[in-house]
Amino acid sequence: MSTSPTLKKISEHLNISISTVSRALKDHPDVSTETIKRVKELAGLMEYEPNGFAVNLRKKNSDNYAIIVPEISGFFYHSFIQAIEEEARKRAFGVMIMQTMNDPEIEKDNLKICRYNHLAGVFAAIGSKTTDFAPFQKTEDFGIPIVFFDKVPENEKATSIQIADYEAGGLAAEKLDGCSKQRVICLLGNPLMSITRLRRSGFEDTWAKTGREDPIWLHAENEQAAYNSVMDSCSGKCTNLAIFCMSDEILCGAMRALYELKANIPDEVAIIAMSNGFMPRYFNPIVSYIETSGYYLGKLSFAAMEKKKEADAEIVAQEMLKCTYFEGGSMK
Amino acid sequence: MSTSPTLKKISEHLNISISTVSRALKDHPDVSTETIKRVKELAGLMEYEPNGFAVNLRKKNSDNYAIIVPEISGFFYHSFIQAIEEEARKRAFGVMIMQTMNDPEIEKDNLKICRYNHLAGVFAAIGSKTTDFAPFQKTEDFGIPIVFFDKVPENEKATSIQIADYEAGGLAAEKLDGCSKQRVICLLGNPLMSITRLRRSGFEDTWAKTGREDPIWLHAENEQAAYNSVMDSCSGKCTNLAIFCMSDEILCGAMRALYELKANIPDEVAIIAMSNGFMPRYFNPIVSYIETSGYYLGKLSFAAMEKKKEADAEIVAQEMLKCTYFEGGSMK
DNA sequence: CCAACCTTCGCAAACGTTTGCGAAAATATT
DNA sequence: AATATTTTCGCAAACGTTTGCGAAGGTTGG
Repeated sequence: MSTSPTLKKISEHLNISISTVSRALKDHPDVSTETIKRVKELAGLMEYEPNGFAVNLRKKNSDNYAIIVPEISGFFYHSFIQAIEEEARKRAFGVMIMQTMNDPEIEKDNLKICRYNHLAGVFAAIGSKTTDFAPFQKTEDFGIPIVFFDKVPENEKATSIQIADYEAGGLAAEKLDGCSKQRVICLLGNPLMSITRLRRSGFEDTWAKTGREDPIWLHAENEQAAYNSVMDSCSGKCTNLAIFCMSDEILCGAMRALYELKANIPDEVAIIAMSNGFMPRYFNPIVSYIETSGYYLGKLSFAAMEKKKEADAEIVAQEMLKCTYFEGGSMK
Repeated sequence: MSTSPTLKKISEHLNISISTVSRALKDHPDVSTETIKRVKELAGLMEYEPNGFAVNLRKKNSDNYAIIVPEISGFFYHSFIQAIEEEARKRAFGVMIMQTMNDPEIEKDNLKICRYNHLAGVFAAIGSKTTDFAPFQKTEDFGIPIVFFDKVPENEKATSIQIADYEAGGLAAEKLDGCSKQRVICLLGNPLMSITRLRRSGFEDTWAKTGREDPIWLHAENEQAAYNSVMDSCSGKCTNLAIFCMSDEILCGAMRALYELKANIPDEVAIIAMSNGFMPRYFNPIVSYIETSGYYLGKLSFAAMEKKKEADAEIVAQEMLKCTYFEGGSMK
């Protein structure tokens, strides 16, 4: 059933060859305008649509990109996905989303699916437990360009687009120094990830210039851990305190704790985050944040992908995306 | 470059035919265990991976599903996507995500991409402006099964999985009646959507039994509109009031307004929402909600999809997903 | 009028896989 | 030892498309 029209069927109806039909549909100069008209007419009537499998098999690549992220439900990736999806749609490309749950095995499987489908390219944010980059390398060797974003491999020559994490950390330090609170807590993510280390060292270097006492460094793997951290370290004295949360996830955990502790924001507790700006608006007061736009990161990544594809030479671009500060009502 | 190994290359190395290689790799009984061993060994060595295009062209269908939603950044769809993605991964299927931005044209284009790639099936939540279902019908005629979820077409015979909206509306009315506030505002979405009408009529029918005065009905297309609605209708008297928000989006707008109005929740203003439970936790106090689990909806939808695929007869299943109430701290 | 050209089209191979069918070789049955 | 059966494999077609090449037929120029 569902015997969809093919070039062959059109050609039989018109008593011409398959090749002519194929060419007519793409306005090839070798076929007469008269024939083109007839072919297109019938094709329209029959609602002909090309078979992607056959086209791709012939051309050896498909019109779909993949985005591989640790978790789709993370706070950051929507806007990134949205940006890619927008650009892809303009070019009639599809987008496959895959999540790895930070499991290197799943990551590997997903890359295999990418190869199986000869995707046009892969945008990848690596998982926190990924140490072996062979599957990525294999995929690139296979002919599928990869653009790493956000969570990018270190010490690897690869095209990567990321937030200017070091500078963003410095910006956070600057803003925290400018606020009136004495005690400062920095709540970071997994210390093994480059994103964490960069933000931290950016913060440290700027903070050092203030000559002030070192902040308290805490690490939290996820939202719940952030919640626990804040509950532990703030339960006694929830005053004269400033907290820096390096991600939305951590911010959310921290805010839940602060709500529960009935902290007085911003009079007694100041809070600043790094975020794409979605969550901060839903806290009261709105949390001030350093914007890390996933959307813009997506646009940049897409551009890098296209550049990489057209220059089939192995270009390795590493771009950094500057951040800006948004003043909510949580800093004083 | 990237001349990946094929059945042909393996066959040449081993001086056997392509067909034998193909069969050996799938343990076909027609080929001797000895040959199987040799083939598999070499295939492993050469890191052979089948070419999806060729396989699919032959089998006339691919191993990828599509999910089409109005907006990926909506509050509800993550968990749905996650559920589908999980199930798909177990079967080594890929998932394509597409958003329509509520634009019927984009919806149409996306369905075309689905056909082009002969996807294994489509999960679709229709846009609010969609009136013509021909593109969907065309896709199903093409041989691609469609399971509608959440936002499903009315008066259409189609497989659809949705929240038991009518009952959920009734549950909201029940809870609101049980709280102490006098004035009641119901903040709904687009009145043209079935989801809105069902939730409303469920609410109305239950509310009628209480004999209480009718609530105030307001409609908001998006978060900002919800914010405006609440600002308008509550700015004067923010007391003795209960608000029902039929979605996360609306809840978020309403809460921003209530924060700004410094409403006293739950003492003076009670609030209840319908949500998958993600956002309510980030408000203070935690908002009580009727759970509409996208995750579970996804699992159900996937099951429906598989059932539909194996029974190639045209089965039309319409399932309803019951909702439960979660007590936060916003009702009193 | 013959050569040179252009226009218009078809043949056939190729992309990589799957599979029905038949053939050869090996084994079993009488 | 001849026949019947099984095991093991290859041939070839098919999926639908694209494209190099060549072949008609028509037109132009000398």
